[in-house]
Amino acid sequence: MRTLYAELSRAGIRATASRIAVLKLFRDHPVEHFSADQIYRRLTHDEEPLSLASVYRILSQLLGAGLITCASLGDSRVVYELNRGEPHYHLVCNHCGAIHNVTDTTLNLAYQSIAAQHQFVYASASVVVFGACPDCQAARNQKARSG
Amino acid sequence: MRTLYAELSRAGIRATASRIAVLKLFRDHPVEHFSADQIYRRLTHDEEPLSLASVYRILSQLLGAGLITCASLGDSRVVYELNRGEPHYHLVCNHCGAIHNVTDTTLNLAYQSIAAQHQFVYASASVVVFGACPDCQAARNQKARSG
DNA sequence: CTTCTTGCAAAGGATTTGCAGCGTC
DNA sequence: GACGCTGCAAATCCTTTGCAAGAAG
Repeated sequence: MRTLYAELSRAGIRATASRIAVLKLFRDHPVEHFSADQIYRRLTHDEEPLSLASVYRILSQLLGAGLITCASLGDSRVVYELNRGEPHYHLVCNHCGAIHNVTDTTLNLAYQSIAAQHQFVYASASVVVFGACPDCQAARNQKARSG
Repeated sequence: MRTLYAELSRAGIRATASRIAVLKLFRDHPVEHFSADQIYRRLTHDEEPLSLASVYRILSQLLGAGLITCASLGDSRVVYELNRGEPHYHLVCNHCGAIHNVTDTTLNLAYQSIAAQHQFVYASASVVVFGACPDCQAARNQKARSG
């Protein structure tokens, strides 16, 4: 875990046990999405004694340092994930809430063009696609057959 | 305002003064976006005595009836607007928060294709493009010149 | 008249903050 | 040793809800 320590220092964030634990969680699950509360419960359950308030403070610092990113998925659902440097979209299941990452750079030009058409200077885009995931489709079909 | 009355009845919503006032606000500003609080302040300031709780209840009913739509713009900013039947995206200024509607149906196919690639059944997509609006660009340039 | 709406005030969940004490540099 | 970090509890913000009184059909 020297890496995490160094990474935090490099980012100008004082390396503490709590911060290393949070960053480690993200590094151990590079493509997963966590809410603040999930992080809190997971770390306290595992080993790390830390408060929810600290989780929020730490997330805000990691965000500021660009080590993680966050996404609002509607319904006041905010999730954080490791910043792997590739912009992506989120595909969210309307039924179970599962979140998939979609890496697709082909549309970025479209967003910049949309911004340009309105004389905006493009900064970023947040894209969330909602639908029914394979598992929930299967479950629905099951129900339809039995019901 | 007979129209509003009829429209509510047709939607199965009992026509009350508060509900007509809220729907009228949307009809009078067909391309504007309002937060629940903005609606509340606007109507109470104007004439209509209604509570914030009622605004939320009314918005939820108009949403259910499909008369309006809502959008989450990140930062827990939720806005409502008249449902004009054309799906669109939002272009948001990072500095002043201004919201523009962008009508572009060319991307919908792309989102459906993205969903299909992950075996999802497409339902909807939420697209928010962030940037700097013309006014804020001008303001920044002003500052840069003078500062 | 019956049923649905409203206002109020209180509850709710998510996030933030002030402050005293402890860890990191 | 100074400064920044943490936990705790309280404060916020936005939204929802229970209940008694008031309007709509």
